[in-house]
Amino acid sequence: MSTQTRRERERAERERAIIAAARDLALAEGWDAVTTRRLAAEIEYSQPVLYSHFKGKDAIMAAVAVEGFAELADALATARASAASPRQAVADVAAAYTTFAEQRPALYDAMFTLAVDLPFASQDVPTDLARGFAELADAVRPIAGDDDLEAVTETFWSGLHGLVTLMRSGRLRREGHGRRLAVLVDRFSR
Amino acid sequence: MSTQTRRERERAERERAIIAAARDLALAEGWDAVTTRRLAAEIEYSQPVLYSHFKGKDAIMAAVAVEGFAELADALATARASAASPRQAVADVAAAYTTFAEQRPALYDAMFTLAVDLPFASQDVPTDLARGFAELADAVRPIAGDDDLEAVTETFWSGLHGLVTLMRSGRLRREGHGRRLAVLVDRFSR
DNA sequence: CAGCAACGCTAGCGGTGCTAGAGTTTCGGT
DNA sequence: ACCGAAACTCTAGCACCGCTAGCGTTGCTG
Repeated sequence: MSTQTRRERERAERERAIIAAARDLALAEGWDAVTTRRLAAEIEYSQPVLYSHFKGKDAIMAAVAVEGFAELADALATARASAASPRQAVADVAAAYTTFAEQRPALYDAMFTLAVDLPFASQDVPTDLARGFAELADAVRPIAGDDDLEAVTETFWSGLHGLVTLMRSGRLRREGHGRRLAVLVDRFSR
Repeated sequence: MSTQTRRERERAERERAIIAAARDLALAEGWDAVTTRRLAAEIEYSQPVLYSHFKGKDAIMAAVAVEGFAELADALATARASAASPRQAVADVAAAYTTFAEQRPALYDAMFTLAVDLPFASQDVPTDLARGFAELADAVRPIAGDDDLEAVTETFWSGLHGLVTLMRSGRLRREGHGRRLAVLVDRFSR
């Protein structure tokens, strides 16, 4: 029993190492730099080992994204909790969202622009993803008015996502971000 | 002189054929299916010929995107021109934008999510891209109020872009699109 | 201690974007 | 009319990608 548990533990540690290596490499050099060969070298094992843990590279990216959902949900919860007023909560949550995307671009990509397949149909992803969405919805609720809360939240989220992705890809100049964010919050708050 | 002009003409036609083949292939099977080998086979030349016309695959995608900018600008102009009122113009332009993205996903990807490098620093792209943006700005102007028009337009554009990309990647259910679009337009119009 | 099962390795497959160098065709000057 | 040069397109190949078959070793179990 002890040897088996040890091997299971070692295996779990190695899986964590893979995810950590993928995350670090992506944050440092972008997802293009994350190849199975570099990942294998990083954890000091051969390539096929990766495939005994994950179905493929997409699954590894999905695992990294899962961590990101938890972090984003935490960031949004913190922002909402420390806001002085409901109106301020919307602005703070919005700012926290774009800041998260700006500071962890590779993580944001894995969560929302790449890795389309696996994570959304999985089991534990909806938990943290739904938590983040719920934070957004709670912030939006006071300003939803007569509109359907889910629709307003999704639309507000889309606005944030659009701001983030268009700025990150160079379509929007970075210097106007604050003003655009203020416009978005204001238009949804009035 | 005549032979030289003939060769130049043939060369121009071949360049158009490359762009058309890339566009058709991308629309039919997505950009992943667009490889330099398939492209070369499609135009019935060898691979290296592509590189005598374009710097690389990205440049080919950028050329396809350029065509897209013109089409999008036309679609927005048509929608705005046929609108009964300024308020209706915003809604119609927004609908035209998301419809364009929905019906030509590969084209939209080339324009706004892939091919980050080349097109925006180029010469003729800003023309059609600016034209599309101007259509958006003209539609938004009556509802800009005291806010800076450019900031409002960029933010409204971000909302549309976010709706489109999140829906296309499966993050937003397709059935709620109409309601979300109405929310966006309404929040910006009031 | 023998047999077996689990494990991680080397080697390789088919694919990618891209390029060097050879071979062919066409042009321009004598 | 011919021949050297320039322009052009091809074949072949490079380095890389994600992924996998099959072998060899290791360590557990009866």
